[in-house]
Amino acid sequence: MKKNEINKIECPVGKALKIIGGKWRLRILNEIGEEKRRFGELKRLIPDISEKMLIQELKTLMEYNLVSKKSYHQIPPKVEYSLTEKGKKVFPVLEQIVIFANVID
Amino acid sequence: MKKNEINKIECPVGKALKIIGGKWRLRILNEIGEEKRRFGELKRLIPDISEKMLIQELKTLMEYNLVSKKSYHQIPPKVEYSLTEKGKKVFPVLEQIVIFANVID
DNA sequence: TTAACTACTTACTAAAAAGTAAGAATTATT
DNA sequence: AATAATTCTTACTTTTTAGTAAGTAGTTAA
Repeated sequence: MKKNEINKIECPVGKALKIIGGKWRLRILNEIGEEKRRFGELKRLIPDISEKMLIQELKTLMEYNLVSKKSYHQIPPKVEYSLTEKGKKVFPVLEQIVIFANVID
Repeated sequence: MKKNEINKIECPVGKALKIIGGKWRLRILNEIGEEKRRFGELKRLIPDISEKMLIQELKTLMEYNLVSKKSYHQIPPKVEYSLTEKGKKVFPVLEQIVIFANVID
């Protein structure tokens, strides 16, 4: 079996979940949305996340190139997170998830 | 704060993830799709899941009323799992996840 | 009488994910 | 000289999730 066939073993759902699965990633992507969000702002928007998880997940999302970061070299520091073009591709997923959430009860 | 406002605290994304989040649920729902699936069939379709997890997650999905089960009282036993009407409401989510999976790399 | 079939169950262990709490960095302000 | 501001980091613990491996049930076929 060739290396570039290995990707095809796994179903697309499994593949996507490796990237946007887990407790926090979709929520973070959702809160960033079309905006530029500061770290502290995201913390407020997702009150139940710990700082550790927020920064850890942001880091991972940046590795996947779904999120980008701009640091202003000020004291106290200021950073802005936003979605990359690739990151914006989750919008339709989020849209459907929100619809699903409203349809269940 | 009134009790029926409590639901509104959490964002819809978080709410949906409680139901369809985790490593296996969307994959199971995806493999059932429009079909009637036997336990052993699902096991084959999702080769990396353990029997324990498969049955545990099926049980949970049934509690959420996304999946229903029909047992034929035969020996050896035969059961069929299928999506309820409510369960079929995840299709648009799955659809977008599959699109997302194909767009990333 | 033994094995095979299918859908589970259970006890136990291991791994992954998440939480907590403290602290570092750096400059302005009091 | 102490405090506040903001974005992180680190060590440690707890909780949650998942995996393993063995076993159960009840017929049928070898």
